[in-house]
Amino acid sequence: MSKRRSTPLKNPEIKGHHCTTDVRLGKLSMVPFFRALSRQELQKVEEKFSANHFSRGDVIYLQNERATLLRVLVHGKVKLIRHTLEGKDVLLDMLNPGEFFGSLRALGDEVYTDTAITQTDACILSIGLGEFRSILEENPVVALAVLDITADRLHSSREHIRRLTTLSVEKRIANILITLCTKFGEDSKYGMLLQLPLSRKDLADMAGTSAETASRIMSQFQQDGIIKTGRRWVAVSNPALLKKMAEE
Amino acid sequence: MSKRRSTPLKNPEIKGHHCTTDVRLGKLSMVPFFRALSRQELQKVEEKFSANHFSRGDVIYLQNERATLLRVLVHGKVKLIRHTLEGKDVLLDMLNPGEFFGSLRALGDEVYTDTAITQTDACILSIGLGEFRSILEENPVVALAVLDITADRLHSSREHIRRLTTLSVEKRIANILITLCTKFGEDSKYGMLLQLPLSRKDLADMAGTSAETASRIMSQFQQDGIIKTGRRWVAVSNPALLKKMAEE
DNA sequence: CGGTATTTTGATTTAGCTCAACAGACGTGG
DNA sequence: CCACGTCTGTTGAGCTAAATCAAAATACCG
Repeated sequence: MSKRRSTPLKNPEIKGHHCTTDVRLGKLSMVPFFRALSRQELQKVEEKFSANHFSRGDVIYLQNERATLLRVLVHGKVKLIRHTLEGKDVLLDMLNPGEFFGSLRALGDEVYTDTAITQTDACILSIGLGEFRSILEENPVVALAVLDITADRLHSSREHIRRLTTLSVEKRIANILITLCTKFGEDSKYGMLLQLPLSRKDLADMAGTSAETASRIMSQFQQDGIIKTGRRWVAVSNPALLKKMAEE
Repeated sequence: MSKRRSTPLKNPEIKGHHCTTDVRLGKLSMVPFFRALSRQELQKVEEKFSANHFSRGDVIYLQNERATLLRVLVHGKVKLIRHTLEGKDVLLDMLNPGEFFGSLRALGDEVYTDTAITQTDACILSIGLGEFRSILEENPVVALAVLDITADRLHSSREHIRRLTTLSVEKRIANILITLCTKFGEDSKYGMLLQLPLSRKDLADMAGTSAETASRIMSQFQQDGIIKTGRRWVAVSNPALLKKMAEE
């Protein structure tokens, strides 16, 4: 019935793009918690970061690996997951450019508590934990900004716990779509398109359900005219209806 | 069979105790993130806090109330919960003396994202959010300590999410008991006694299950000789076996 | 065009919820 | 100190949401 076509997402490839180091470093000024820094201060900070390019699906670091770096996403999307022994992954967060991840502690005996994998090709800046800590010590405003972000993440995480323990899978998925929409939504002919490759498995790992159940619910949502979806992409065509589905 | 007796917990009442303001403020020096301050600095900080006493079961603040204060628990136990419309509460954290709670943001338009209720009688210090923020700005070391605590809480919260989505209720409860044991455990004739009044409902709200299911599992654990438990108290008599139960 | 990864759909099973009734523990007031 | 009322915990029975198992269908990739 529907015309066969490729994903409507922006091409996640940035081959050849390979932003120059200068460009990548320049991006630091866009990072929320460095906004408060003067041009001079920013300059000094920039020198301490180094830049790397990753292809889609690359593992940036692994859970339980010794934690040495703090990273800042400059381009692309990254997902944070936590594994279990039986291969039942849990997807903890999806990151946009400007967000930091990795570790914050600089004690030296820390390990990463999750695994970071690129969801698209990506450019990432990194800095040693000790150096980052020095920056925070010397710039209380930056430290407070990082604290605010961390506190926000804690609240989101706790809200997620609340939903996991009190809502049906259907409502959980509706809520997740709404959250993703505010973070990754972009106007398109299909409605608010989530600018992010998203498989049923990813969605299931976020909602704490099986890929099959996620698929069934997404099919239902599509039938109800709430969303348009294809292979690894989703668009919300009727946000109002979705909001109603998510209600408790 | 078993002799009828009262809870083996320390008397949670502190009537008459009502620690003097001096005593309560003195406790600030015990708070992890103020450790780094000099006596002088601590003096200035102390003046900005005010002390209050609460009885068991008192609500310290309510979810969605305008957030104005940051609190530090000095004496007693406090639980943080998040409500749902249908009265199905979620228990997010249990606090020991020395821990902070409330809000961190000082934007003025913030509300509390959870409800704080005393689990025993309690002494609590509080400080205006703006004032606390000033302290953090002036003492980067304190700010970093608060950041570390917040980051730790985020990690615990995410680990909890992992368990909720991958483990059976039985294993979740076993894990929760282990965690509570390291935080509230105290040697006693019953084994490691959790120094904290804890009902089946509390446990259920932590594990994301029903009070009935929590009860069934606790009964089983007791039969297996893993724990001793009574009305609103629990002791772990066989930690090794409990650890085995919690394994994934 | 063939191969692989992803998604869909159906059938069966089950962990845990809900409802319901009871029993034991606490504490309070006489 | 005892009797009573109220919380808290226990136990049983049936029900349901969602997991699991199993194929088939579809989309994308080179």
